[in-house]
Amino acid sequence: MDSINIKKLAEALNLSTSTISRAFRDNSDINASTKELILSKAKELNYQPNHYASNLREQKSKTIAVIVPELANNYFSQAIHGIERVARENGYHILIYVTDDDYSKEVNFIRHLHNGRADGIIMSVSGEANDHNYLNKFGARQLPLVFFDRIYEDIETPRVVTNDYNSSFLATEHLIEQGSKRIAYLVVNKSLSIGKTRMQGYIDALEKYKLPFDENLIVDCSNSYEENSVIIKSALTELKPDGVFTSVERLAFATYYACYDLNISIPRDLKIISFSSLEIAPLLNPSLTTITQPATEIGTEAAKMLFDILSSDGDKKRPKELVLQSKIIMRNSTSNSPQKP
Amino acid sequence: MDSINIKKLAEALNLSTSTISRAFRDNSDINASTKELILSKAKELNYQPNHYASNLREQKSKTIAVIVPELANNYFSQAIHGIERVARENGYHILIYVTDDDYSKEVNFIRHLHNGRADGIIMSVSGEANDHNYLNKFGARQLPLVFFDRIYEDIETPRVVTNDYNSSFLATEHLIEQGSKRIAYLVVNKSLSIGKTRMQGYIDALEKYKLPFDENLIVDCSNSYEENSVIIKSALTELKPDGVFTSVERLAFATYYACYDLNISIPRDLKIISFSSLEIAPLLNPSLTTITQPATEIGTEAAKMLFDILSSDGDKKRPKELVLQSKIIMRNSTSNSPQKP
DNA sequence: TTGTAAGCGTTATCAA
DNA sequence: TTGATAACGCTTACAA
Repeated sequence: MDSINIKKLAEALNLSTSTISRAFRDNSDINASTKELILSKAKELNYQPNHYASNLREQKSKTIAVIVPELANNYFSQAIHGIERVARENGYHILIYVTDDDYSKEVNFIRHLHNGRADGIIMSVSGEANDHNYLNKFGARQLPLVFFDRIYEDIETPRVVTNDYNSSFLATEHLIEQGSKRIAYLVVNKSLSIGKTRMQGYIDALEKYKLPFDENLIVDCSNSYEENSVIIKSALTELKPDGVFTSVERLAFATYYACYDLNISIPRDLKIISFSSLEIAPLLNPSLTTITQPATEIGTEAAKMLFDILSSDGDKKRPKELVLQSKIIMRNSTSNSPQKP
Repeated sequence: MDSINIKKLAEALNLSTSTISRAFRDNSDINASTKELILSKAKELNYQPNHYASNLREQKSKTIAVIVPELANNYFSQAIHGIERVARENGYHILIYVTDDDYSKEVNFIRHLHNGRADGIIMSVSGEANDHNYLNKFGARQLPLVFFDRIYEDIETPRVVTNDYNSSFLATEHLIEQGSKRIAYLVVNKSLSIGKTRMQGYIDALEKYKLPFDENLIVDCSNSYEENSVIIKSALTELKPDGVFTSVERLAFATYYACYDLNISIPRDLKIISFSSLEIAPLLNPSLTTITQPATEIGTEAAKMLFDILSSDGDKKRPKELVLQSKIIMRNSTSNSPQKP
């Protein structure tokens, strides 16, 4: 291997390796002109301090890991974008891991990350009703962890969430005000905290308006597009809801497709509202009423929270919770007098 | 730091560090029962070989870097998803870098990555008419690089692209066949190879049908949503095109919004076709005719190509080019007799 | 202000 | 089959 390293650079300049090293660090004492000389020569030879050697020596990686259930979801790509920006501003890099909503992958990622590869983790969990106590089992090597959006409630760690209960309540209320009486709630994972919280808002809103709660109207969907198509179509034909509230955007899309196929008119026969960060919700046919989460901001705040912990030397590691507000944006999919755009 | 390392594990088991190390590597000779003993104790103590120490020793990082212009684009999130899967199958991790179409960030990322942090790079370039010779300037430390989709033609490196010229030609032809006579071409970066290739298909199709080429109908857009809104509205009102071909999906969305505002009816007054990997193109109002690139597959293939290079020990580093086929999917935005869904 | 040298946690070589 | 040891490239006391 004929690549450049600190020794060769030192030889080329007739200096010691420590002096070279100092030129690349901000704190150390070094003659300004020597530093300049070194940096220019370094640039010429394309020298960069080896990341792994530095990290081994310093015992930190300047890297954070981001674990998300999926990538093909506007919410997560926006959140990652926010995280990436904050990370870069702090001189950190980000590793991305996608669990595809598979719990075992999540466990593996987390376990693996405890080998020093990352200084901290930002995660939206993949859930299922599994044992997530594994997160507590890393003893002294415990990595700072920040949850965002999808969390495990029994794990005490800082988190950034949105006011899901309230949003769900308002969303359901909105459907009721628009005249819906049989409102189906479509969810991917009932047992996941986010599913439960959102569902409770739905249930309480029904109660407020004295609408009967029908267990069957809670439709548990899957992660497969094809399966969902079948599930939703049969729900629409058999249960005959006049309103649908979906907990993730892809279920709203699936419902649109199902309605197209079944010749159900939105919003006349069926009103739809969904959690979604889709920027082109106004362009759908009909435009989709959404509960829009501040996705980028959630990412930004989660990253800031992690950097807070990292810079406090593990001192005040008290769990913090930040709750951001989602917005309901009413559009034609829940309107009684839809406007042409 | 009281964290576990190979030495402590060795002490705990009354073995040498070399034996421990061997238990974690596949090649070395080691007694099966010793190995088992070590691995179980390791699990108990949550020991994992330190990634940075291994990498320093082995001179490789088992990490690849992915550089993309943006994340809030279905094409790139799908491509990354493909890359991530292949990487994981190969035991590699991925670092994500977003340039926001900023050339200087791209240069910085690449320069930085030459510190051993990654074993290879997969990149879709951010372009602009800049000097990209910097990519050749890393001498012995040159990292394997694979381009996908947006490339620099003058850099000789393996690449995965789609048949953009042909797709553009067919897209333009399709608009013409549907009756468009004044077709605007909306592009973000004329000078980028992908912009040029796609534009040439447009120009040649016009020629085939003896339609006049009007320079003004090439509309150079920006990366700002607000700016584009202004640019597109003035283009629509002043140039009065009856067809629009957009080179990236967000320009199609911007055109939809502009048409809504200006009361231009799609497809009656204006037909639209766009490059896009949007899975819900059929749900738009009207459903959007797209040239759909096999995004996930492009990512998968780019990753495979990189791993080919990595496993061949830099031997046969001859530039390869893989061309995948996009599909034109006709929908209502270019139809003369739009169907209700 | 600069140089010397030890050590970060691992793995490969060699010897036992 | 296992153990001792040097080396990977860097940073930081400490010495000069």
